[in-house]
Amino acid sequence: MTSDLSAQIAKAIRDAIIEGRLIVDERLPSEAELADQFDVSRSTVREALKRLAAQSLIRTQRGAFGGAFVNRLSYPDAYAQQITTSTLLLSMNEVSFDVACEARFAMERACAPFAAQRRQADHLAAMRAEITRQGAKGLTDEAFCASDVAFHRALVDAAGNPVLSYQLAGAVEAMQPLMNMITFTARNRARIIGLHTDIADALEARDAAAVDRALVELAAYTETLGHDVLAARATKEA
Amino acid sequence: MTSDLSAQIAKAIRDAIIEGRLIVDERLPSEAELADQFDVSRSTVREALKRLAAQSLIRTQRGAFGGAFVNRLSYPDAYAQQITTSTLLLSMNEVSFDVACEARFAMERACAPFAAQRRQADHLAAMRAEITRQGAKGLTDEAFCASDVAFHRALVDAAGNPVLSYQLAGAVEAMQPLMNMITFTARNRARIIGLHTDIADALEARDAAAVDRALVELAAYTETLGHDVLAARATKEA
DNA sequence: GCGTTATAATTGTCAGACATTTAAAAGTCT
DNA sequence: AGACTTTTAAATGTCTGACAATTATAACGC
Repeated sequence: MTSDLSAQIAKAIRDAIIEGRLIVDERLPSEAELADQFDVSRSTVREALKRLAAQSLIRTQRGAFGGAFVNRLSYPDAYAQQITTSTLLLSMNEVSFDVACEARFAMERACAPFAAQRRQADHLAAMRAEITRQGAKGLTDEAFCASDVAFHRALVDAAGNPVLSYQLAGAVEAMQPLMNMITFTARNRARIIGLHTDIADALEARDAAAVDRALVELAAYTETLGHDVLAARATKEA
Repeated sequence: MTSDLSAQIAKAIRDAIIEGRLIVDERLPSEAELADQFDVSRSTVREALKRLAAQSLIRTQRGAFGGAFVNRLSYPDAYAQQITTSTLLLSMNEVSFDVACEARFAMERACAPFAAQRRQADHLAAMRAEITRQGAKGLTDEAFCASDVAFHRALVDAAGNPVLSYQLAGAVEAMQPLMNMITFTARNRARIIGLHTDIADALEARDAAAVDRALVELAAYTETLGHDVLAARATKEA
């Protein structure tokens, strides 16, 4: 139980923030004062503060009347952390393509009804733009994947729920390294672009059921592509 | 541009981990060696390492042949980070009850079909146990909420997709502070317990459609409860 | 009144020391 | 030879004290 002092101090401050005893933009005591309060050296306090900074819980300003301030966790900050965590989780834990795929499309389907209801012109425009890009000649597989992510991102954002967008950001972006393993032939791409077009059309028509159908098809097709890659790899090894 | 040295060094090592140049369980150079390599003091290196430790990217061991090792990001670690981030995001950004509620139930509904298909006896047992607890006399509102979270957690885990569980953990647990604002009368509780029972029954019967219906009702009911709290608060202030 | 210059507070960095932990190596006894 | 104990060395954890860099405020001069 006797963990490092810097970890203990970080936990104490973190708890204070989470429980609201320290509110947003409030200034923490200076490093010297904290060192006094916790009866440790300034280095130890600093290590604790760096831990909190790594979680975007505080920000620091130098100079007179500077110090450490409780940070308002912005959506972009939260997105970034979510993506890093999800990416590492998938890359380090031998998560199967199927499991990741299932999770991703399940959540995306959950967004679809809201997207059909609330989509704005700019969401549709973004999706159409990505569809066009996906059809460009000489596009690398990686660029195709990146555009795919952007397309789905627009779909999720169209749901108009920032909390959903935040949660989905991790799932969709974390899939990218797995998707990058796939080689997209011209035929593959045509099929995917077709389904993307179906989705965009259905959203434009505010037809939630049609969006769902297209997403289910896309999920199934993506899974077969993933299986083909794995199968090809297996025969190659054998 | 010129951020802190410790932040730069942390980023350099973090990138190496994400890009796979440092693999799981690989040992980093000692603090002294890193200090030499980056041409900074040991304190600066330590602050960088603490940043990475805060993100569970590395773990440290003391003693001879100890040091910093690239950490396999485990599901529990990822859960914990996800929950902290989600909780802070909700508490610091005036996310409306509606938006959070919508996101949570949308994702939970996404899990339901898989849960109906794959639920095991222990999932059902856990859910029944929580239902029983929720009916206990003298239960505080907080304890009721905690049990509610446990119930939904079991539902999500029943889907048998660890990635979904990980994503949902944040959404469900982060809602708890918001739910804690609600005062649950005996009548409220009876209604919720009834819906929970419907869900458990439907899962036992592997009836995905029935699960979905119950979840939709629960979502609607939860939203009205939230609105009542806000309305009561508004009239009190006026 | 306005621009300029101290000033003081605070974080960022460094150097060196010592404490603590820990696994491996060396030594000792049976 | 094998099991137990002691030593040793490498590493992190912590402390102290110093100085550099930064910056809002206060003091000053015009």
